[in-house]
Amino acid sequence: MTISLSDIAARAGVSVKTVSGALHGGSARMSDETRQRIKEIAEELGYVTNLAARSMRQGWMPLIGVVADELITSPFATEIIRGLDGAARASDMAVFAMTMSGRRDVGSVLEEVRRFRPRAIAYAAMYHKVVSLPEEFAGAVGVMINCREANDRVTSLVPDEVGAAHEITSYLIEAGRRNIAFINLPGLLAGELREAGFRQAMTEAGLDGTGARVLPAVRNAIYSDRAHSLVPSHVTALMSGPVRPDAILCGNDRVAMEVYAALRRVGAEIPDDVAVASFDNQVDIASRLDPPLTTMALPHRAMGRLAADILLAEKAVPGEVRKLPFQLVERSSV
Amino acid sequence: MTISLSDIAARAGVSVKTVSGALHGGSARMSDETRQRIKEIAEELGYVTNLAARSMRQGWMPLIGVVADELITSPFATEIIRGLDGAARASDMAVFAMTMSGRRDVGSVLEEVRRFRPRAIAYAAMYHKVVSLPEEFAGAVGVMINCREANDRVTSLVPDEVGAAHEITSYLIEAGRRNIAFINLPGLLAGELREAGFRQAMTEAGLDGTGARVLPAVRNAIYSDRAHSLVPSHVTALMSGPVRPDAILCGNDRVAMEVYAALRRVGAEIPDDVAVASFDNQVDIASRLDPPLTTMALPHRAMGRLAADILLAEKAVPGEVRKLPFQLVERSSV
DNA sequence: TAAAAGTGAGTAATCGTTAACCCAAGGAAA
DNA sequence: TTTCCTTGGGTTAACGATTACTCACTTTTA
Repeated sequence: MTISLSDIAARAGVSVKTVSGALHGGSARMSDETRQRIKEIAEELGYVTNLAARSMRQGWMPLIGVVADELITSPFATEIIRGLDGAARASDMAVFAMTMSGRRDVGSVLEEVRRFRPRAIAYAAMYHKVVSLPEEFAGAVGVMINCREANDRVTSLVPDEVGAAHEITSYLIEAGRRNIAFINLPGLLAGELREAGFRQAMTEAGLDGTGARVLPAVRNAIYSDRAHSLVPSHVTALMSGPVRPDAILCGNDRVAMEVYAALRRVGAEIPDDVAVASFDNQVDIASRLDPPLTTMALPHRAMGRLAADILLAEKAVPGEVRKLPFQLVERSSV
Repeated sequence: MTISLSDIAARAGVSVKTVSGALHGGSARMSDETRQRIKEIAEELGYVTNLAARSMRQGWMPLIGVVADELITSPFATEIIRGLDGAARASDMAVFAMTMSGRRDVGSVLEEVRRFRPRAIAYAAMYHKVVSLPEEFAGAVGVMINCREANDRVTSLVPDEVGAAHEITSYLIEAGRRNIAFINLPGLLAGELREAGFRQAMTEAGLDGTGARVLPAVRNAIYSDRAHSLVPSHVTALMSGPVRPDAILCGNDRVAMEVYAALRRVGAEIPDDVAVASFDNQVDIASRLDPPLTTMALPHRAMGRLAADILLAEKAVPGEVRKLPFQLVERSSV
């Protein structure tokens, strides 16, 4: 039922290869008139290229396969995909994502993706982590996005957590804040690195006394529900303690959201009494808080874009780890 | 470089067709021993089926193509995809999504998807709306998700906005609330329908006096930034007016977030003074507000699942419009 | 004891596209 | 005039998996 090149060839009275050359081969030798006539017939018949057939010769489909490690719920995930998609489209490629929902292992998802013969494959994590890829699959994956391969067998793109924490902390310090508390997310790689950046910036500014405190937002590394949140009690304790903070840095925007509520409860004004800053830039939240939240935006889009560039240029260097900078989004909470 | 059936055939000393039958054709006649031996060799060689090659005979790739009308930013979009994916996977199909980012028209995106020869195509909208599909493409699309086709040429799956508004309003009334204000999103189909459901429930309860008010959250149909929000002033006016509401129904969770802040500003307690309820169940926001927000969850997952079922069973009825129920998520804001 | 039925597997055609090769006609250079 | 190159286009063979058809051999049935 679908139209093929031979249908067009029959109608135009030429061979199939001439049609193929006219429609796809930019440099195929033929008269402009022939080419034009063929194009018109193709249009008229509603011809749509069959990429599966083309891929038989080419050896691959014009696809970038993406294996996503978890259920894609956050808007971050879609930012990665958008970055990939934008760069891929420039090379007439499409992005084909598959998540390892449930108990499925990397191997089976990878095979599922490979059945479609994508040109290249990326592995994307939903939050910054270290991933151990089984030996036999390390070769199939070209780039790790938002994660590092445990044995450095694959090129990895990760956010520069240390740098971001350093930058936002310095920003608070430059704004005149001295007693900065950091309510961090415990048990996460991002949290550890951000703590390092925070401490480094505080030390450099000579502020590593009692004013610099790092507190966990939750007890047990899982930040699922506000039921287990330690944020309200931390804020209450901080504000009634001997050294009241003049700034609170938050592990992410959702923590910041709770900090806002807790500060309001104790009657503190943002940013006059306490400045609040955070990480992520989850736009729905950050721009809609009152006052709007100053936060470090994760470079998800940039990671996606760079991943596509690397994959399509085939210039991946196994083991290389590239750290991409966050972007400071200044609103009015500082 | 990649392994094909003939490589396995050569190694096993049988024909290609025998290998094909052993690996894929469940009912092909051959001895169990031969079948087992072939499977082992395939495993050993790391054989991965080439779906493009198979599709040459089958006529289609095991894909459900999805044309998404806008940039996929909301978590809602991924819920639709997850619904589709779950149902598709049961039939060994994958979901292939493509967004019409930027100025590209439906036709070109549709063609881009069709080049991959998907088994079926769905069109998904990011918010409930009416979409006019050009005549020549109406036949290519099997199901409209979260939108209606203007000329009813395609099966459409949409959320039951009227029913949801009726349900949440009745829920507030049953909770003893009488003066319910509705801060709605203007200029949206969802808003119009929800207003109808709201008014209907209020009328049925005999509460259509001055207590029932519908106010717009923003002036001009675009709800992008809190800068243009009318919510704070509405809440202030409501709370200082002659008929103070004992409940505020919000157009969505982000509006509710602003209502929370505004209520706190005027010293009103939730839910003691004013109950707050909303639509969407944007989990990050709704579960993390203080107190957690009672809201009507959109049936995105269900729409995705049903879409896949309809497409794969080929039981789409052009023009049929199916309304799917929201789900009431009870938290503690009522 | 044939003939029929069943079993296990091979042959070859096919899907739509591309690419390596071939060919004929006409013009330019020797 | 002969040779060579360019132009415009045709032939044919892949690519990998599936499937209708065939065939040889064995087992059952009349």
